Amino acid sequence: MRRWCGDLTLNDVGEDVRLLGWVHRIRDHGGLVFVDLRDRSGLVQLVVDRSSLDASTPEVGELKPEYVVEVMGTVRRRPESGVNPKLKTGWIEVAPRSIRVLSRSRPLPIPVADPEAHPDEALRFRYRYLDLRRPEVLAKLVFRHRAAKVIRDFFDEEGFLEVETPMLTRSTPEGARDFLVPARHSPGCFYALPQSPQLFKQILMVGGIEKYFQLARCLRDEDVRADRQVEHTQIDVEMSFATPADVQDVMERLMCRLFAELLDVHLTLPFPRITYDEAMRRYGTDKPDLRIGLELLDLTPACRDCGVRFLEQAASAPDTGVVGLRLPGGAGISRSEYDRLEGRAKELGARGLSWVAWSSSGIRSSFGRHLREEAARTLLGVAGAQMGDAVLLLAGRWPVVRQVMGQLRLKVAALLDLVEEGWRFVWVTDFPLAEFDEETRRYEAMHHPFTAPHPEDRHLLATDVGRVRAWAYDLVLNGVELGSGSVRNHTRSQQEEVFRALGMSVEEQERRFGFLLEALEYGAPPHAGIAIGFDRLLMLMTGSANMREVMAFPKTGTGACLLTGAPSEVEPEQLEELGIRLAPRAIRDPEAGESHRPAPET
RNA sequence: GGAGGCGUAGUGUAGUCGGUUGAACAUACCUGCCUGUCACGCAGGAGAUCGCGGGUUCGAGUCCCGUCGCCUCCGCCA
Repeated sequence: MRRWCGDLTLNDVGEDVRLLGWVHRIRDHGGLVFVDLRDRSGLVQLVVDRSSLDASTPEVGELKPEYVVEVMGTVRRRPESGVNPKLKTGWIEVAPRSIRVLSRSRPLPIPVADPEAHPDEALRFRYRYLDLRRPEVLAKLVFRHRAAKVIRDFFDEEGFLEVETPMLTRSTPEGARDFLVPARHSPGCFYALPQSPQLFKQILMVGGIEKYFQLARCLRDEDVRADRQVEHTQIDVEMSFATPADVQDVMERLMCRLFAELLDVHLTLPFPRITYDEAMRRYGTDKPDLRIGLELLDLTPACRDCGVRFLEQAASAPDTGVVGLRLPGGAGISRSEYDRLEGRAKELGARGLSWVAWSSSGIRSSFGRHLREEAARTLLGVAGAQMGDAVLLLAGRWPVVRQVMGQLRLKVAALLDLVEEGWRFVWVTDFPLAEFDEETRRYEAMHHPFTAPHPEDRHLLATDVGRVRAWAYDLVLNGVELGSGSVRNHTRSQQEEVFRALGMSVEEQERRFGFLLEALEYGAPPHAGIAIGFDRLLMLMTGSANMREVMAFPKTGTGACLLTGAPSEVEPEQLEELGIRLAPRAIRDPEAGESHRPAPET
């Protein structure tokens, strides 16, 4: 019977055990050799007395790191002086009777046994199987598994059905770019990989499933970020006859359960709610980080007669203003730090960044003499600043200055160490249904076009879609958008109304979503749902700086898999079969570099 | 599509206002020694076309141009 290395304890002393695992580290003292043996459960120390090892077993000196071995031996108590309290199994050791090598290993391209090592991420991708052996990497996959188990148990207990939806589906050109898959039986036609199972889960509601969930793979051909991958997993949920409060209640209890079981953290329910408008006004973002106490200030009235021309101008024009942010202890911020903040502000679309600081040596500011002393005092007073504080100011068009200051709020909070510990969930509600896209010069759905309008605003759909609130809600944790959901249009007429308000012609509606509109004519129940980014949630729960850390096989910023070399060119015969000919610009120059393909064996 | 950072033995880094350095250090690797180590220790050894291509120069890891890869950010992400 095989035993796990990491599970052996003093209770096993005297037991004869069979261990299977990898050679983690070897400490060869000549006559006595210590070998740390590792399996999924952890480490145990083998002690080999060269003089007493069975003659039929290979010389222990043959062992190298990452060899796979079978060990038969006896568990024994370590001598008092040999106890290692840093190790879970530090009170015992195994005296092998035999060690059999099951598999050898070449010298390692990246270290496995060094917890301090931080090999280049490209190498970690390429040798992911070695990277996965590192206990800290494995621990995140174990965490992920346990989270998935809690989620499935929870939804099962709540009466939900897990239903799988297709990976080969229909392209819906708005929203994210689709990954396309050529269809052999229909030359010139393509499937799309799902950006989300949105339409299928609504169809499931029409199909009478009533309560659906899925750990759904979603694929979007967009550029990656630290918290975004081309492939990700969503906790996808849809409920018939449900109000937003019903959906929120279920998700709150799920979060509660996950945090309790995995982190022993006990969340307070219900989570606070904030409207989109209020979030934008107070935090300059639709995903406020409530761990930060600072809020944006409207300094427009205080700037009307301050002596600084551009502030006065911004304060008097109709759609511009001055937004401020008090920085507790900000008087100590260096000029170069302000320059960095201003650089960030400009990158985000602001014209510049101003500041007023009040220290024991007086008031100084980025305005020099232009800002009258009295006006400076007024500004500091309105902002509620104390001596030692500073105030940031941004002047310009309203939505822009709020959003930029919202980003600066995050920057300075990190800089001044003003981010409190904890898990601050918040529901953001009453999003606009549509927003004006400057590029296409028309309104587009902010969430997706199946979202129902807020019942109080439905009458505005035809006349003023920009003012219609969506019946939608986002779940935000510590400033990260975990997911969003909404009540859906469940009648054909209401869905058509929304499509029309978004400028979609009847022909287009019919062509792209005819099957949905038709389904809504056959007794579609009212329904609402939500989708939570599973990887993002795990990233936060495990304190990972990057989503790749919680995925077994993540992709690079260009969507490449460095392990397998995907994407790759294909055989001409494959293209021929699909009726596809490459455009000249798509034909790779063999000289141009084989960059992300694994190099041949040397 | 744009901005920035990084790329030097297997790995992680130093060297980067051009030259007296023979490209250094740690670790891993190889050889030897060692019976209580646990990031074992000690002694010795081998290992680098300084990402790739071009250019400037008497001379380039170092400067310039291009290119590839990874990371972060902007755009993008219904």
